[in-house]
Amino acid sequence: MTKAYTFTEIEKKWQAKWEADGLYHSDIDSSKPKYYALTMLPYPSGDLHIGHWYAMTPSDARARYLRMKGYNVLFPMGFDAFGLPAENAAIKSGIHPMIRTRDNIERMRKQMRSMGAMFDWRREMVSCEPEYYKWSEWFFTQLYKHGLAYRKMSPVDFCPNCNTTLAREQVWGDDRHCERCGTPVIKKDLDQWFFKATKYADELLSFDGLDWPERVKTLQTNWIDRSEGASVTFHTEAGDPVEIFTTRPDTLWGATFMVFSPEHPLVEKITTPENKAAVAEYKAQAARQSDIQRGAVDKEKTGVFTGGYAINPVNNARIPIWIADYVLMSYGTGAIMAVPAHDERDFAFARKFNLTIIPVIAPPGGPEPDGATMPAAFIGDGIMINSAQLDGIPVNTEKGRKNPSIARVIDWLEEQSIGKETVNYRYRDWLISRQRYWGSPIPMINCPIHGWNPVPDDQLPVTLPEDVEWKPTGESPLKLHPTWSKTTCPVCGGPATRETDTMDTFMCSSWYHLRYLSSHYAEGPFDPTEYDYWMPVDTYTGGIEHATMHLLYTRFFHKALRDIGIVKGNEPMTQLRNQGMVLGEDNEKMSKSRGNVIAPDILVDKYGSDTVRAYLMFFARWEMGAPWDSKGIEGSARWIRRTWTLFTDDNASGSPTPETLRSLRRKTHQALRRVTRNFEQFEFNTIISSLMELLNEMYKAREAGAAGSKEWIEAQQLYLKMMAPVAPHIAEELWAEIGQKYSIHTQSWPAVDEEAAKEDEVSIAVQINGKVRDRITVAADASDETVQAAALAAEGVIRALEGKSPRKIIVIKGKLVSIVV
RNA sequence: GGGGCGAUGGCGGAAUUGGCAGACGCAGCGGACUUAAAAUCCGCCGGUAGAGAUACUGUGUGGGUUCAACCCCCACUCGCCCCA
Repeated sequence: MTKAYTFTEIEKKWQAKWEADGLYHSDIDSSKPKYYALTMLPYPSGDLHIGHWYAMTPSDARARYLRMKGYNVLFPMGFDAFGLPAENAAIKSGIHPMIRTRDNIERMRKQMRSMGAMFDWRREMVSCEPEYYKWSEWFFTQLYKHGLAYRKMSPVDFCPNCNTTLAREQVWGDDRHCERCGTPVIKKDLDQWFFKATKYADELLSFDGLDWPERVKTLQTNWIDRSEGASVTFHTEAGDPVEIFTTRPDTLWGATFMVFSPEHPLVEKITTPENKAAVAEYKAQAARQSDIQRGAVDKEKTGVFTGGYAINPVNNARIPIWIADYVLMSYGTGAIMAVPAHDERDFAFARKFNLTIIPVIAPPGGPEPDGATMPAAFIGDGIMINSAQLDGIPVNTEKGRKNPSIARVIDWLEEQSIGKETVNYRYRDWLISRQRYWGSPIPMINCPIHGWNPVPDDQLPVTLPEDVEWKPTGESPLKLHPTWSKTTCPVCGGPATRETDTMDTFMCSSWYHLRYLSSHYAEGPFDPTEYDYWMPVDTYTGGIEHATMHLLYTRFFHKALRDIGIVKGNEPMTQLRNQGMVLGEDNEKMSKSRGNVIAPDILVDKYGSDTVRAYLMFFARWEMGAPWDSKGIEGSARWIRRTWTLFTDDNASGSPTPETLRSLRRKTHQALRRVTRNFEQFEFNTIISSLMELLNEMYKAREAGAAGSKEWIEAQQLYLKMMAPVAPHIAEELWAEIGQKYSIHTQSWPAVDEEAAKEDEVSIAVQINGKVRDRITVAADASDETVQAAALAAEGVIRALEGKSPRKIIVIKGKLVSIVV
């Protein structure tokens, strides 16, 4: 009789035993090769989402596989616990975010335990706990001491109604309104802390030695956006220098006007009295738009004349200065030279406002374009014209010095001391300051005499005060706290004030992989012995949405720490893989408002964790994701149940033929070969397919009387070992059921017996002119001559040849014979 | 506009990367068991024609390379993502 498959009981039993035995503890063991498998940590929203399961359980299965392979595997888990949602909830409820966050974490820990993952919970880190953020603060002071953190005035989004700055993600909609009150936000200049990420721009463009998806590398490369060109100094009529960056210095003679960003510091000075009102109005309107909206090429061009003029340094031409929102203060220098004849946006602007257009490149052999009549900017190969002594130099579409005209002009600019060769990046320094409570305090002290100084190491961490008041306006409780910011200057001991801004939460996630190494270590952020053994992260898994944020921040951070001397190696994570997304059954992104959310807890109750894990690995290509199918999971449930039945049902006995046993063994080792490869290559869906196939074969073999044979016993053992990483609980239960010693999870991964996996005979298709006309069965090791002879003797081939003689015969071993007539 | 990724049955997806397209599963259809249903088991399941063996056709579209193309090359259409 079949025993009932009581999955809830079985899963709880093994989870408790594994926990009690410390089965998944990872400790340094120099006798084994190490493997640091890391999956992105969740934000403690209080409820584990199916997306978390989708990200974590295949990563867990692979970590388990690697463990069986003989690696000493570290697979930790923690919580990225600072951030806006908790603070906003606190403002609404009045409950302190620490209380709520700890509750949420406790709940999510329980949910995660139901996954049966091999997380080593002793190594858990929680970013909002002082024992963690002490080191976030310490890192900040280290960066500051090494010149990699600095303070600068910078424009930020500001809500005039709530009277506070907003994080980028708090600004919603095309009209850029405040998330909470709906008021349109404005830009405001504030003193902010930055990390010098741009120092590493070039190094971050190199992915040498990294096994990362091309997609992520491309996203990061585009984000950094390196461009080669020249910086050139223009002057206003009043003599103020204005530096501009251009990728096309060879068009300098065609600069017929300048455009400043509305935020450019010289705008006030150059604006003539009669233009004051228009300029002020335009500035206010531009401040409300996002940089992306402002920069769009196809957008209708707007702008106003300031009344001021500049002198073009190459030909002393007097050119008007405009302001327009398509010039961004955050890119380059916030001012551009406009060459309407050879730049689309400048051309559109010049036509709209009737500005002079002077062509300085002519198409090869063709007529010189006429500035008054040309229909569009000319962008292409040609020769320089209207450029004084540089006329006639060939121009092509190459960038930087590869273009002869650009190379020549850069040399000339440097000779004349007008400009110099420059590389510009779109990548900006990392703005760390957040005017928020629920984040790691920035450990800096401002003294009226000694300015800014870091909090001394022995006074870290600067902890968040607990007695705070939640203002509905969202103003930082740190700023409003009566005493918290009052302190003494570390230099002179006189009265001083603390920085009341906190750090961007991406700071916490830039180094959490280091804290896992020794999450309660008190002498430093991590134990160097653990670092030397475990780092770098061998495989990092998570969503693609972090490509230009977290994944770039953490690379920068690692390089900064390397230069400070805290870590070794150039990169934190050697291999990266991204999973896709589980969509709702309606093929839309899951969300509460759409009502299409799939709750993993309910699935675990209904099917058990093993089935949920198996289905998540099976139902889509992992890197793609797919819509959820509540019928589809029945298939995985059936597979798990059929496995249970086969292993617990009274075994039928009989007298199997040698071929049945030979075939069972072959199928078993073929499955093992495939499953092994699939684990290596993150092909989780086909792991399950192969196991389903093998199970079907085992059912047939049992029918044919194979049960009880040594081939059968081997098949059972290998099947369970292959299943163990996917469905750890049932595999453990059945391992005991077939009389094997606890635990299946400490077994080593079996080796493929290639001899057993070999086919004796193969079926080969015979094609004539590309069409299959017959198939022949030959010995797997048959010579090409034998195969060819058999093919030509096949009935279907003789019929199709109709006596014609083959012109060419191609034999592909074990696959097919192709006959051409 | 630039860049990236993708398109295979009703659906999710296989195809050892140039060698028999559609493995495995879902859904569907037919059957067994059952008083009945569920569960379970067996069979069929890209399209067209045929009772059937079979034939032709078929991997978004059009072309190319090759004995052979889902796979490589060129052009295009659509979808998603990133940057403008």
